[in-house]
Amino acid sequence: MQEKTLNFFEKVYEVARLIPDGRVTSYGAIAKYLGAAKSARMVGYAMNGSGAKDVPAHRVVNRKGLLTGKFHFDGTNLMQQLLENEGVTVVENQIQNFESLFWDPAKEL
DNA sequence: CTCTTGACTGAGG
DNA sequence: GCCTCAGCCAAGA
Repeated sequence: MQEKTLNFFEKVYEVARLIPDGRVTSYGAIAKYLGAAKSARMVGYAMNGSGAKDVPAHRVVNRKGLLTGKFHFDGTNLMQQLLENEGVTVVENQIQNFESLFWDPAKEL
């Protein structure tokens, strides 16, 4: 198992793909699971390349359940549409019932 | 090498 | 609950 092969970014993509449908998580949760709780920003930064990956970045939001990165998809309500398509209710870029839909990799995995 | 810019978070007021 | 500040780390200029 090549540790170096899997960069921090790659690990972020891996965890993001493990997010179940209709569930969401936060950047900090992923970062913490990777052992870099202080690098939550890097998780979001890593998502910059998520467009070229099969990573469901729309399931990753900030700790408030707010769709901070919705503008990075295409600048429209695409991110919200994707979440609603999975059964997640989103209002004003904010996930409803966020605590119930929250999926913590450190606990679920 | 230095400075700026972030899809963030926690603490303090 | 909202606003502001500081810490965090990586990439680009």
